[in-house]
Amino acid sequence: MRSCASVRMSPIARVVFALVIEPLRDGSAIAASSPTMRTADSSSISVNAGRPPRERTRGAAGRGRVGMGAAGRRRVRCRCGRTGMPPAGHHRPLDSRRLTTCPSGRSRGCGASPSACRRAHGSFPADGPLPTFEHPARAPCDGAPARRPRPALRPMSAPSAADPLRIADLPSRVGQTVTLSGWVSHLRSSGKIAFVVLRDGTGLLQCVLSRKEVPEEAWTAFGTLTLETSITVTGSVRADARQVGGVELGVSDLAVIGASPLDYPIQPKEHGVDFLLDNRHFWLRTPRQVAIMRIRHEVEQAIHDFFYERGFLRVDTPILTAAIGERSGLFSTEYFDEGNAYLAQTGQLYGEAAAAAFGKIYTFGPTFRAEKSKTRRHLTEFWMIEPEVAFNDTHANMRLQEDFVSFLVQRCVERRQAELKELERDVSRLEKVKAPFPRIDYTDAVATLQRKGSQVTWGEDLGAEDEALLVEDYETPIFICNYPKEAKAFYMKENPADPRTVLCDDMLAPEGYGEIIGGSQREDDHDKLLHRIREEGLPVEAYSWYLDLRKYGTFVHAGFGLGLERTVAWICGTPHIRECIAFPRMMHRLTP
RNA sequence: GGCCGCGUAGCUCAGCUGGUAGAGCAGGUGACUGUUAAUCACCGGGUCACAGGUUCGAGUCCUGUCGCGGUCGCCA
Repeated sequence: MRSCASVRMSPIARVVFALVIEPLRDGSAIAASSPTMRTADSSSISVNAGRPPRERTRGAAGRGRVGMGAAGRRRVRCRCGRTGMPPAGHHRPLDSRRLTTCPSGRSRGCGASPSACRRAHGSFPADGPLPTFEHPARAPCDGAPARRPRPALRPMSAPSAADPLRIADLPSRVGQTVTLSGWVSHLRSSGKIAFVVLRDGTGLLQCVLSRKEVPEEAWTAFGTLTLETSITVTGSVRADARQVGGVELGVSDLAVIGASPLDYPIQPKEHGVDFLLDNRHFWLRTPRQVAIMRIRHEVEQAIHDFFYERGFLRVDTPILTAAIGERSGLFSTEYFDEGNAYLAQTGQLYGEAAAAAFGKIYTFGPTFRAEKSKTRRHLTEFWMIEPEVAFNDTHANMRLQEDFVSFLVQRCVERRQAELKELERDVSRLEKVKAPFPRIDYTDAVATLQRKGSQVTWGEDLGAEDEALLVEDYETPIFICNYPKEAKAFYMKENPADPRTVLCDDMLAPEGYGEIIGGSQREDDHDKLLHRIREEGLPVEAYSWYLDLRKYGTFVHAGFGLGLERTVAWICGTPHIRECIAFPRMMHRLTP
């Protein structure tokens, strides 16, 4: 496989490269330690399912606590010095109601009704035997030296005067009497004993009321409870091995804060995705959604930590812009006497200006695309992270990308075991995501695809099917680099080794999640850039300031854009990125 | 925008070659002192998206409209 073409540099550029870029490379190693042991039981979720799995809302305390960090099993130390979770025994059989495989090979059935599925494939998932999974073998120890251990995490919700007690704090309070508030997530009653499962955003807590032991008012208050009533409970924390968190609350008093009518839309049962999105403001309260949002939060924090530790400056670029950027659809709005303003499709061009001011920068903000895209990989409003580095060439750019993505994934593996388990993510797939990632030249990719039977010809952009064909041979993300000029944006630098192509890369995530990064070295030659702008039929005036960056002290530079929701969807194993943002904006969805 | 599919109870869905509507869950009432989507018994619940057409008769067949989903393209 041919590697990506190298850049031809002037003598001055070579000096700059040696003085500035090489030292940067050394500093860009990942600081995170990486557990190499396998984790507790998990099962894969097919992203190729014809229909996304139905959300099941689970209110019972028997399910995993959310927001507790890696809880439960003791971490062990390997002889190589790394720490991790001990390997589990066998996975439990998959519950037929939760994940089944239709004979067509698609998860959760072929998407057809049971009778139609039986007609088409001979049987329906519930007919077949339940699959069981052996736990994968322990990863071999490579004898690598121990990394510097990461400092211990502060508890997620350390109690303080300003912060009321939360469910996540209770394991350390066994034997104490506590008062805390939350929402009713589930109710059960057996005449003289009653169970209320309380939810407060940090976890679930089973509260037990014995008729003999609680005041009459509290027992009466229990009778009025409905799903999502907000309540305050007082009781004694006691250890109970049957609860996942290890504790339950023996209630001595209970008071209603705010009632919730009986027609609360989300019930502890299956719902369709469309219904759930109509009720997104309530759907967010459910354990699976809480887990996804906590992982998104972890990824966002990891992004800031990664760049902060490497001396990048965060630059917030404008959301209202003149028409500038990429070719795809724009949302427009009136802008005083200036005509139309457009919602930003990228902060990159501003990022390039900032890179000349600060050296290493990144942007983190919402991005708007008005294309009528209706796929599980697209949103009309999504969040993008766009680093831009002065004096980085395309190779340094890709090294930054693979270090960055490895850091984000390993950070989640390290700190979000509980959430990944709630999502039933196959963590062993994520553990393999470590730099370096394979680099495949576009021209080689086309040859490989043609060998695999694709109809693609040199010069075309690769389709989603082609990308899937390329990714199937790898367990880490891969780079496809140096696409034909015509397939890519005007600002990408011409490849000196093959002027038909540009110095760029797409990073494709494994497991069919597709493109999560698009990056390139930028055209730094004023005349070539001007020529490309004219060639694309773009208004030269609008780009005058952008051209100025090449006129006054032009510089080798490169950057990329990472799609936050696509990255989170891949890490979480969700079939659709709409679950990975609190309030998704799609072609047919503007509310809630 | 192209192609494919869906629209039946509050929710998730059955309803086969046309014969006037079904289940589970949710809700109501009752039973039950350890439940984990608790269980059991009984009860209420429908303009089959909308408009035409074919037919003795349409949830079912045909046409159109509307809404939605999947996929492709665009891209992150």
